[in-house]
Amino acid sequence: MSSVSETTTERIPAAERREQILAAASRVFGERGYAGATTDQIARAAGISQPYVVRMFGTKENLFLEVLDRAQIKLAVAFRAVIAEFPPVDGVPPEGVGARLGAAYVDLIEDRGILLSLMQGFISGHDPVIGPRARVGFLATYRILRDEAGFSPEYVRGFLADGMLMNTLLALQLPDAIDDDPATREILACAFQSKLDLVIDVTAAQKEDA
Amino acid sequence: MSSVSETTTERIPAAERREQILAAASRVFGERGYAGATTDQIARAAGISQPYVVRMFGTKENLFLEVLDRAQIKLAVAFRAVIAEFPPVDGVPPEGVGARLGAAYVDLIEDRGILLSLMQGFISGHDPVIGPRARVGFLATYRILRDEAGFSPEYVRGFLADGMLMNTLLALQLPDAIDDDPATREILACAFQSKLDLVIDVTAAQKEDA
DNA sequence: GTCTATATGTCGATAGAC
DNA sequence: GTCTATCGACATATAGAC
Repeated sequence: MSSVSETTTERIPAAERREQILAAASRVFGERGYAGATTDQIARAAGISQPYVVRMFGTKENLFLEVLDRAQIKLAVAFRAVIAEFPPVDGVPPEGVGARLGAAYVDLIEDRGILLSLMQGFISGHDPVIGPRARVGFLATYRILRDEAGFSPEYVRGFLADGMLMNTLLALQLPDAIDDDPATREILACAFQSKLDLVIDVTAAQKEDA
Repeated sequence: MSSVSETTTERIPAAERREQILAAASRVFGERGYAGATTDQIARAAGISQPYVVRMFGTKENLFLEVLDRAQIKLAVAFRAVIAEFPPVDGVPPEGVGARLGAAYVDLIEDRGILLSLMQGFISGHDPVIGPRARVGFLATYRILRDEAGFSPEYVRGFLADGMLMNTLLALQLPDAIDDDPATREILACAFQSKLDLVIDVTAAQKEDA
């Protein structure tokens, strides 16, 4: 709170501005996709001018790559926090770790920006620069579950499959349409179980500020 | 083979041209996404001029909606063909139907256009016109598995989860990168099992004509 | 049924002032 | 550290000829 009211734009450190832009970009890229998002939309969401976004990150592609990196890093950090708390014993994960990792994942993808940035990566396999990064990130997640948590390939496969279904249900915004069709509640309850109420609330909240 | 060589563009019936455009659009939308694809790229892929694509479908959005519809319809047709062959007995699906439905799904999403059009729909939940269509298509699939095939909600959930993982692995083009990292083969073998060789071949073939 | 030409708008990126 | 102004490159859609 330095001055009572600014008539001109506030000057803040570059590092902090960077974070604001990345946060805004995560949301905008998530909603509109890489190609569909414009640097101007991101700039507005961050409260600055469009050329400044470009100036900071060089190109739109660079900005997206940083957003994708951040999302992948947050995922790795969240999983490792759970694993550190419940490390494998003689190479075998203790009972209940899978459920805790699943819960951590749901908490993470409630941030729609993270969820959709990750999914944008998945569908960009063909892209010569985004594709390789997305593959590396996915494999890193696999390795964490397999080598650090100690799960078998079969268990990891099931875990990832569940995650991908949850991704899809949230990306589709099905929790928003839960009253349109009884089947919606049925599949959501089955996929999210005790987290059902949470995802309904969060999805509704996200709809409001959109 | 009506004439030896055309100097001008061939005139073919509108209905047939429509199909050509839809097939081309499926591929292009799949690779570049809805926003990233241009009507000109689609036109070139179909061997006609850009304005003719627009003339036929009115807008790019309409064209995408038809592509998405077609993909969803092909999925429903494929599943119903399997169910007709092995209908539920006393409301319970016979042994092995799940595996056959899974195989039918893999066969379907080997068409990368179909796979990625469906996935483009999933990540377009926020879009006021594409979103609702994508949700309806997803729920239609759920209902076919639940009501027509006779599976329990829990089984359908697992089936859909497996499908979403396969979607992701194929969209990421991981079969292409199978030699880059031992973990890649491990997760692919686990997810696709006996279909592994097939998806490796198909992905490689698709890479060539891209 | 299909094309060429083009209007109209938008976007990413650069230049340069403050 | 941040803006305004603007260029040049597309992209969608329309008009109208053949």
